[in-house]
Amino acid sequence: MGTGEGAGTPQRNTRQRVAVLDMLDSLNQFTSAQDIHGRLRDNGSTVGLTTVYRTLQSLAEARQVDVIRTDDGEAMYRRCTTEHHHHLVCRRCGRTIEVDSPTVESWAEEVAKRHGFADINHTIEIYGVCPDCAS
Amino acid sequence: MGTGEGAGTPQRNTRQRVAVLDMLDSLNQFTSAQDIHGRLRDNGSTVGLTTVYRTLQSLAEARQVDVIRTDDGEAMYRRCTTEHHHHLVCRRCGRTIEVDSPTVESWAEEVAKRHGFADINHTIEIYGVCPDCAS
DNA sequence: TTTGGTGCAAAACCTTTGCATTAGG
DNA sequence: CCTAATGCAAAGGTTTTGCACCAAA
Repeated sequence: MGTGEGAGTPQRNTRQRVAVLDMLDSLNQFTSAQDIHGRLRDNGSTVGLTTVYRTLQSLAEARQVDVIRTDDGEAMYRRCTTEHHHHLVCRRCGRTIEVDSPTVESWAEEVAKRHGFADINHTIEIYGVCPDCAS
Repeated sequence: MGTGEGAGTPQRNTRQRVAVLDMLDSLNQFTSAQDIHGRLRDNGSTVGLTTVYRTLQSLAEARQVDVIRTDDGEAMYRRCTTEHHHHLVCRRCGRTIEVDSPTVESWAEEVAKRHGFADINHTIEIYGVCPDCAS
């Protein structure tokens, strides 16, 4: 640890960075870089696709957004709380609920330790169809 | 259901299909299509990259291989048992151990149901550094 | 001013598709 | 034979990189 996250990355408050962050906040669900780029364009605040990618990347490194991959390999980003958690994602509309459970956390650690694995880390995603989409 | 999987897909026993399956069996860890293609070439049993992709795809549909995505979006395939399970993967060497726990299974279902989600499905991957790589 | 940020165009990737050819059953 | 499977080349998609320009601090 102590790799210098936080102080190690001076961020300039550019119009583009703010726009991407605002968009992430207003969306509150997993969204692709391309989609964010398109929405920004529609909103009139044009940001280069390259910049969207670079911004999301730096946010991911700073742990300010979560990243998951769709089945076809597209990266999806979503603003999140900094603490550790997992997701319950609607397969239809993309609505996302953050979930967590101490039980599962300790299970993961226990399994890894039992097999002698170190430096553990895990991802859990639950997919389903949310009430709104089911009706 | 009755979407016709199983009887719906006549498979011919081609040299290429057998080669890919054998390679998957001998590897027993998550491997990319490109990697499999390269290894086959080294082994002298040349199989077109396209064919490797198509074979892996059909195997995935038939649930005979598991598929996960690396952080950079590459698909990784691995032969697996047909029953439901999850993975403990070594971040360094790719060694994989199948794990599962009724506790976690029911936790996932319970969480989803509590939020009214239907048609549930989940993925869990635990990453770490295995004993061999740690030393 | 100084240096990181931006954005275009082009490259790099993995993956899929079109189509003529081959070979399994 | 008949039709699925193969493989090349080309296209498709997302993501990255090179480089000149711009604008925060």
